[in-house]
Amino acid sequence: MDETPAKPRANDPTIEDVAAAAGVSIRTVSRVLNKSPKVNAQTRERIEDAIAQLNFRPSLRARAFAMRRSFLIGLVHNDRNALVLDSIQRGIVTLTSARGYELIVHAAPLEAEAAIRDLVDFAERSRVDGLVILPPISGVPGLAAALENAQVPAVALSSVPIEGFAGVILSEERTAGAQVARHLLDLGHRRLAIINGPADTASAMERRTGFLAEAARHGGVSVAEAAGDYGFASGVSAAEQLLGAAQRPTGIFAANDIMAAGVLKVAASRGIAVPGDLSVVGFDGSLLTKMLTPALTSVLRPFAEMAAAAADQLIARIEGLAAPLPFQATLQIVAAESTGPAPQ
Amino acid sequence: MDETPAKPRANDPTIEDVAAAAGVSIRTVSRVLNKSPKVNAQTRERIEDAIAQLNFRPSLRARAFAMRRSFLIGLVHNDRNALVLDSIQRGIVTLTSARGYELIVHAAPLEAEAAIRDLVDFAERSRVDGLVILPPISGVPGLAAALENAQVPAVALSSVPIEGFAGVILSEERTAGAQVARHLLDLGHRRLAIINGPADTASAMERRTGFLAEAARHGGVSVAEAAGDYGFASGVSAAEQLLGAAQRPTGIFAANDIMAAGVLKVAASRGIAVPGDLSVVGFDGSLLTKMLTPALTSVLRPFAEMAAAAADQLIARIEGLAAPLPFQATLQIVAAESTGPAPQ
DNA sequence: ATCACCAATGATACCGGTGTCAACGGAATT
DNA sequence: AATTCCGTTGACACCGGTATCATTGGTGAT
Repeated sequence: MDETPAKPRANDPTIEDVAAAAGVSIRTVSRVLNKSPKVNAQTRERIEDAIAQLNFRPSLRARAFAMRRSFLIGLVHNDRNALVLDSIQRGIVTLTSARGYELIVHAAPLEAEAAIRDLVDFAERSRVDGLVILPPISGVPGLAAALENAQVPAVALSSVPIEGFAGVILSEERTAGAQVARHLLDLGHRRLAIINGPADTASAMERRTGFLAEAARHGGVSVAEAAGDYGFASGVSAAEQLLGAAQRPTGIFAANDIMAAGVLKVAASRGIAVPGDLSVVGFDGSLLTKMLTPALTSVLRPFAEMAAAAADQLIARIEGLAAPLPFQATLQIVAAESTGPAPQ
Repeated sequence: MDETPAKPRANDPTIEDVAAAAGVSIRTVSRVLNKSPKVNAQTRERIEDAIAQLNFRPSLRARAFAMRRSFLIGLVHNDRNALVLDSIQRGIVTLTSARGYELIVHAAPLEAEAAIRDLVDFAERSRVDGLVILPPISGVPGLAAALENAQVPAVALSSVPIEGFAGVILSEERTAGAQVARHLLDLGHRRLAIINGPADTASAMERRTGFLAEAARHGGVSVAEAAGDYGFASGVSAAEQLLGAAQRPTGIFAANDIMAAGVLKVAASRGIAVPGDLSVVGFDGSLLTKMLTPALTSVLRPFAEMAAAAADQLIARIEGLAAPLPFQATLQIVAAESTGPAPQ
């Protein structure tokens, strides 16, 4: 003995046991495991019987080692994704587990340089086969290049194409922003306001662009703007500012559900009825929407589907297969209780 | 060539390169990597230099293969954990990554038999070194035995000791339930109500026991009960039932924040002021509490710490080290805006 | 001086799969 | 009949670490 204590653990059957049981070589068993077509049907059947008999499962570790792949996919998120993390993970896992991959998660810092260092380190340390990266981290400038350099395949969720990322799952944020404006305009609102997301976040800016453009198409509409950072506190202070103004808006679009919750809170504290005096629209279609009072009108982002599409693209890339069709998520505004006709 | 296309990918330095550079054998390099004390200080230094020089990182795959361990820990959750998943994952990851493990996630079905099959399959397929299991799945009868049988070390988060689980991270749900009752009683409430969690969930029942016991200690207090399943809809219907009664309660304790949100919604729709006419207490201290209007008084469960403690225990078990001290989380009620003095 | 002993180190097997390439047998072609 | 070819299969190296055990040189005990 040198160091470290002994290891217990039962001995699982190996490919060799299966080969012996089926009377073939291990290489042929391996072919069956990998669904190679070059195996005689009867031989295959014999081997499959032996596998079932022995309850054999190929060692993922040995397989990973031999193939220089880990069969692990990394999901990079951050605390801004907390409310939708569950659905995203679900979306990815349904796909990855069907393809023989597992999902490993990693929370990354938001600051650009730290994020890049952290992600490269994570990828090298964990030896994932690829990464799915969520916004806003996906938008960090230089990240794509750094991962490319580290030879880590990555797919990003984003609203706009990202320089350097071959695989990006897009969503039509701009159109969605316009949809929100349309919704409020149709309800008769003429004094609108928007609480933006972080200025360096492309998707937030896309929403803004769409919203402002649609509002501008309509004469006699004013739009106030307030800054936000997707955090609840920033939603509250933006709402304080907007609702404290002399001519306060009757319709507010917050760039995410969390900030919209802040607006509801401020409205309540000031005795402003929602939707009687004020309509509020959020963004994300998170769990929050139906739990708030009133239930929040929001733009539903199909996170699970987007994440699944990202994983699909990623695995295709990893395995050198033809890439699936580029996925562009369609966003849909879902009207609930927080929006109504503009007050007289 | 047989099957599958060629693989590109740069060649990382291996332990052999390091050994050559430092003029030693690979075994000695391996000792340095594993922090074995039996290496001469100068030799160690030379090797460490070589490692830094070559920017060598040992292949996790090779290491995992050789040691018959994966250095992966599985987190088993389910959709009931959606709101707190982020903090739990964070808690685990901070600990696991410091110890050289990565976290892989898996959502399990809630139905008992399906959950057991699914978990055993997951553990064998992914070859994790151990599992951290969240409630309510951790309470599935027979799960501990099944995992034991499959030789998968597991640690569970739970409110009560679980038959068969050696490592359980406990939390004082009963005391917490009593704290909630105390809080409401101190505010002068005498007509109380509780919306329970699922009857088969031990922690929910513990909360109930503590709550009822504390209320009973006080003369002249009535407690109405309604069933819930931790879902938002069940919170709404339970609230409808409780608030529609002739003598409606002035203080409601919901067994989780989500159902409490349902109570707030029903109260609003009936014109019942919170906390003026009705006080509401939730449970979990999730993200939701501060986003609701009014902000929800809730019992804070330190999920991140509990999860970290679970991972700590698990790794100790995996590595055959002395188990860290059993962890019992203390729960703290955090008063916010949804509770106030009982109406006259 | 001899030997037992210990700290430090190295040679080599081993983990359980996949990749390469050669071999084999029967059918089709010449 | 000889040759080619293809479908099928197997022998063996290899992936990059760790485990076992032997070896070496120095030190203290006898």
